[in-house]
Amino acid sequence: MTNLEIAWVFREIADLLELAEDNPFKVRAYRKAAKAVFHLSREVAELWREGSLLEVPGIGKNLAAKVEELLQTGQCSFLERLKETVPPGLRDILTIPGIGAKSVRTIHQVLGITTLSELELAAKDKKIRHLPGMGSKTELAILRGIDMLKSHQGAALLGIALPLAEQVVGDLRVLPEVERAEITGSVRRSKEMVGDVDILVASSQPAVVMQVFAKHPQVKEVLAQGTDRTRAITWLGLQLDLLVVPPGSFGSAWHHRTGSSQHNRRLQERAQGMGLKLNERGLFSKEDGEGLPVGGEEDIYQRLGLAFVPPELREDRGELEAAANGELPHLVSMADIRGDLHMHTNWSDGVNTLPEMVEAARRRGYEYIAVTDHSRSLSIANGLSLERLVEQRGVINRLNENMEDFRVLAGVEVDILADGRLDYPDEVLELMDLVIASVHTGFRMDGERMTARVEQAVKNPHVDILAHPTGRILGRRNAYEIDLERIMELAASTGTWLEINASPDRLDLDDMHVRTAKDMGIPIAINTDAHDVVRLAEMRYGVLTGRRGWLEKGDVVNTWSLEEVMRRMR
DNA sequence: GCCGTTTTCGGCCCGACTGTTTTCAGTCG
Repeated sequence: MTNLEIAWVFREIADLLELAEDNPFKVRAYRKAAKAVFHLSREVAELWREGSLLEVPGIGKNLAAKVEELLQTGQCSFLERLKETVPPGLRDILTIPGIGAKSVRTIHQVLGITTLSELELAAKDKKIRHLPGMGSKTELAILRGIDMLKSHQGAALLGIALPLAEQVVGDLRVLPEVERAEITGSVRRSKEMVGDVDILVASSQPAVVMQVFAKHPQVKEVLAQGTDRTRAITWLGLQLDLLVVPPGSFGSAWHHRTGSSQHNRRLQERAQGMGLKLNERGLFSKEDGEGLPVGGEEDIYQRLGLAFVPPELREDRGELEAAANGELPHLVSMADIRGDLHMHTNWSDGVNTLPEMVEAARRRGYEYIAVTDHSRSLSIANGLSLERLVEQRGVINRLNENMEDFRVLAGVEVDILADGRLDYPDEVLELMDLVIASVHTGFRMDGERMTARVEQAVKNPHVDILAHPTGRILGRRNAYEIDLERIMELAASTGTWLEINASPDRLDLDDMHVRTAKDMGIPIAINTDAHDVVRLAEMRYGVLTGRRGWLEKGDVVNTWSLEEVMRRMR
């Protein structure tokens, strides 16, 4: 059982305890432990074998016993018992923004509602507004929230799906019967959220491959099985599809299943125009039905007179025209990244110390980072007072004195207050090496006010980067209302950079907005916003989103040398 | 439920915003 799965069990327990109105500090203890396990850089199973579980902060005797039970049996009897007293469907209701445990309890106790669909009916029947403490706005928030949840029902974050796919593919590759195993589908195209995980294997012995696949530790249950394919569900509830093809047809099958369907359709049309037929099994002459040899995906594009289209671009957004005209972008890659300009330390709400973050960044091969802790008004995140900001700056200066091949920029993530002012005065911002501005409060402002608010921040000459420009949290919170076109026009004229926040639950800007920004000539900083050393690795998701937005190396601020970053800063 | 001690209990992050109220409770970050 992985750290992720253990963390999920703890989170589920926390939610159910909260719904049962148990001791709030107990609830917090479970949440804290879930977070600790999630952010752990080592496998919990390994710590358990060593007998050092209790050394993890937040895990005591009780939770250590639950971890042990989970590792040994795959189950937690405490959770199972809890589910009998608290309807698990209430957890779904808890995910609606603006609806907390108290409201869920009222809804459950008064109306007997236990599922999202029952709640939706009640809200449409205007039954919610008559509950104590609720009104028509709550009812509307519920309907909106349910709409949002429905729109990505059963979908998983790329940050969950990609590591899972990589693990399964890696485990299949070691089998002697497997010639090749690859990720396909939307995961390979690096979509921010995916409905399922598709895996393709080249083998002449599908039965053996399918048998091993069905017993994979990530697989909870096999849903369906054919002669060459298996559909399974993972412990995290993700659908996992395996297809086994003969080695000779791997290339065309890989291409076909990578999609997208619109991209494939456009390719098929192009093939038809050339007297050819393209399908899952390969490329054929329409006249005599004779197959043309397809070794790899490259052959398909080449036969159709196109440059190879990277998977991230296969969305029918003009990539075929670009491929025909030799105008495909040379996409940015992880190897181009030289630094990370947004991260937190335990000076504010980060987990690790400043030297630990520096050391981790150096191990990643970076040449520079910016340390950007929260500003003073964000008290819950332990935002830095003016005194502590100055103090931290001194610590960073001393760190830099002892390093020759690495530079720490003294930055700050300054809050954009509700009225558009920044959380520190200009004379303070002026002293910083790098200033990131972002919104953390007052999300439910109308579009006009929010746009004006952010515009005011972008206009401030000390602000270098606008971070997570829409504030969305995938699957949990929609973007706030903001006119991004207007923000981008302003950013283009002021020379303010925009961020791709690489955290897999943000990916903000998204691929489409990134492309717009690129077309407007706005440099993009791909930042992790890491709160611990492990999450510095999330850079890859930001880079993948950048690739989906057609970004090239030169478009990305943190592929530049430190000298260039400093030179082009406002 | 964890943690740390003034060691076996008592404390555990807090302020702003929203919608419901008519002075405040619930939610969120």
